[in-house]
Amino acid sequence: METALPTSSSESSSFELLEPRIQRWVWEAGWTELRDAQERAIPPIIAAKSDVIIAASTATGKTEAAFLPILSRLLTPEDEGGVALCVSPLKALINDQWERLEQLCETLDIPVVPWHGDIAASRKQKFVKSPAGCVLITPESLEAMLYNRGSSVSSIFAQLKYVVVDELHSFMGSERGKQLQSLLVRLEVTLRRRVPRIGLSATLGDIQLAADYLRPGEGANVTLIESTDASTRMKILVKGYLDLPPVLSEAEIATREKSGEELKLTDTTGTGMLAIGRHLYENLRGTNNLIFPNSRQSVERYTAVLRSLCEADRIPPEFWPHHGNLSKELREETERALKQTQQPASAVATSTLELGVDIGPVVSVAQIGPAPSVSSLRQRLGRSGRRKGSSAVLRGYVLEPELDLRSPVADTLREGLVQLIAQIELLLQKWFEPPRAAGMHLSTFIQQLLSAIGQYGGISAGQAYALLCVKGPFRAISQEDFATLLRSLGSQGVLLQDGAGTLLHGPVGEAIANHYSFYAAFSSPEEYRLVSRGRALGSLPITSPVGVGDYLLFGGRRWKVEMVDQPQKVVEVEAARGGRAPAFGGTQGSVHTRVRQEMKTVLAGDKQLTYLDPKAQELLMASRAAFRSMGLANTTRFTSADGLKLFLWQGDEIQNTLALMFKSLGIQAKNEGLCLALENCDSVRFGEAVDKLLEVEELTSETLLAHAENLAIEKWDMLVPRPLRERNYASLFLDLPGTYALMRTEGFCD
DNA sequence: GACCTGCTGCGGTGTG
Repeated sequence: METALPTSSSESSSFELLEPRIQRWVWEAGWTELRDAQERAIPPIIAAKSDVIIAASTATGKTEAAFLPILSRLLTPEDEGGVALCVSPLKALINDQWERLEQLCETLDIPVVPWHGDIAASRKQKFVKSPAGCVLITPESLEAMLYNRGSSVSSIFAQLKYVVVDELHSFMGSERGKQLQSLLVRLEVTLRRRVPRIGLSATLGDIQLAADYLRPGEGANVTLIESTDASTRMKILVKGYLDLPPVLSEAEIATREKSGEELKLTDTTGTGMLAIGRHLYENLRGTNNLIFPNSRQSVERYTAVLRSLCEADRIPPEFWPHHGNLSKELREETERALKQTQQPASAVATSTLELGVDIGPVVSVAQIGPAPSVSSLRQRLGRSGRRKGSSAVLRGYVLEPELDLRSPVADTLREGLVQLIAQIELLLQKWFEPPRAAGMHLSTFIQQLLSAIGQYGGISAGQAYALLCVKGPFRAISQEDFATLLRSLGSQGVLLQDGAGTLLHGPVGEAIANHYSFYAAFSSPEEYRLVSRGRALGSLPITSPVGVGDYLLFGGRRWKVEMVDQPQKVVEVEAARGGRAPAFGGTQGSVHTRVRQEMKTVLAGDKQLTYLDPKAQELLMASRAAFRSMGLANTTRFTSADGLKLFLWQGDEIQNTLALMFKSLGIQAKNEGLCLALENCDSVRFGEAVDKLLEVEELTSETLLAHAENLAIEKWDMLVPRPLRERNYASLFLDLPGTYALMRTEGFCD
């Protein structure tokens, strides 16, 4: 006989798996049920037999989905005194996470320890003396731990039960991500056992890619828990503007500035940009919003425009800047303004506000110009409409150049507008770019080799290869490559080999590894500190020169440079009235093939896009007409005054590769994004070139890049010997197989 | 004309 009576109001079997004290916590927190992701994550995590990925959007209780079962295990008698290590990409996230976990753990007698550069050494020492509970750490601090405490790591983590990777997606595809994979392997090798890995992530386009990242080579065995978003409704508006010049002419501005006049912002700012500023001001003021122009310089410009509109209306500033060169204090000022509820506040920000730092609810998101990628647009839009019943609101703004007879084709085809439309269309189709997983990251390999030598006090070449390239993530490095690298690093003084064949730091390696900057896998540019009356405002890249008397826009305010201390790299400023936003530099991002294909679809089609305003509509109509008159629906080639333009609608990796291939045949080729520009070339020569390229088909990255300079991109690339440096570069920016496949497709030469 | 992240150990001096 079966009884139908439930024994508790909870019908959850997962709930029953939790340790009684955790169950009590759930009750006392007033939860009436477990969320979907929590329900599904508890059994495999409690079992601790496999790795697990939990992919769900923000605010769906991912942290609890992982930590309720983890803490349950740490409370059971056989695992008492156990340790869980949680790796997180940001110090700010560790601090947030620590507060949440403390609430959970304070009654359970499980310590929670934040571990990053701002945490006092005494607190770290305390954990090392009696290791137990949860440690929240950055990859850099974990690196420092392995390097400096090599001999005691196995005892510190003797009771390690779980490794959690928070914001897994933010690590994938980067040198920092490669470093983390290597650290996790080095930890397991030190402990001589496997530790279950739990990955937490925002929803992923291809969750299997994340599984392969979390446990390389064994991704198929990872338990995948994907909680699909309850589809939020979206409201979208895209507005088009012409990029018209400022009220004052350039010459006028120059002469007036020379005479020392402080010019009004509205006189020196383009009138198209001012119109966007005014629309933002009129529609966003009074509520909380996020505005994303695409560069730090534009953040400063738009903040200045929006604040001057506030000033003109005599209302307190409602618009606050946020980017990576602002001091911690100024950024926190913006975060506080967003979080408090007395005054409305909107942030003008770069991708610093894309990740999960807590900023409270936001009504809408404004994107100025095309986003860097669909995935970042998605991340940004996910920041609005979180409240129940509300929609996510996206306002897109596009500033298009005025056309004349000499306008480049990219302007005629309205590249910016069409790219933003393509991104929105793909967003609606729920597609976004996967992370690029093919990078060799030899720079990070050098760091890991030096770190492993420090950790063990020396290591044999065979052990190093097994650790980093067989068990570890540097599997693209063959034994032959490895030998080449070792020889080269030896000849540069980075490595030494003693009589017994043990690898040790050479003098150069010693200097690299014994500086605190060693622990980060990525490099950072040299910068000036920007100071006003002893207060840190932020930093300026050394490539953005300033002189005494210059006016600056920075941190949403206007400044005059009073003093530049070259040796100390300090710039002193005083509040002023005029100002220009400094350039911060940087390199161009790369566009995915799927986005370019969608751009072609948008141009070739005649679909009415209801989210365009009349001006954007008009700009799109004109660009479609230009597309047709150029015959681009049927051909990839267009002959212009300055040569042949190839419209292939491919991503930048393929277009960069093709440009290099044509160059190898003496044709001046340049990837212009929307098209590939071939100088000194006509259709006949183009056809011959493609035939020739297909005939040879032996072009390697080494030959293509043989004469290229500037192949050192990542931190230690300058130590990578030449033939490998070319392959390393190609793994990040080129696609040879993809390019050959494209050239072989039928009609490529038509 | 892109964006972002992070960082130890030790020796010196001062204080209770």
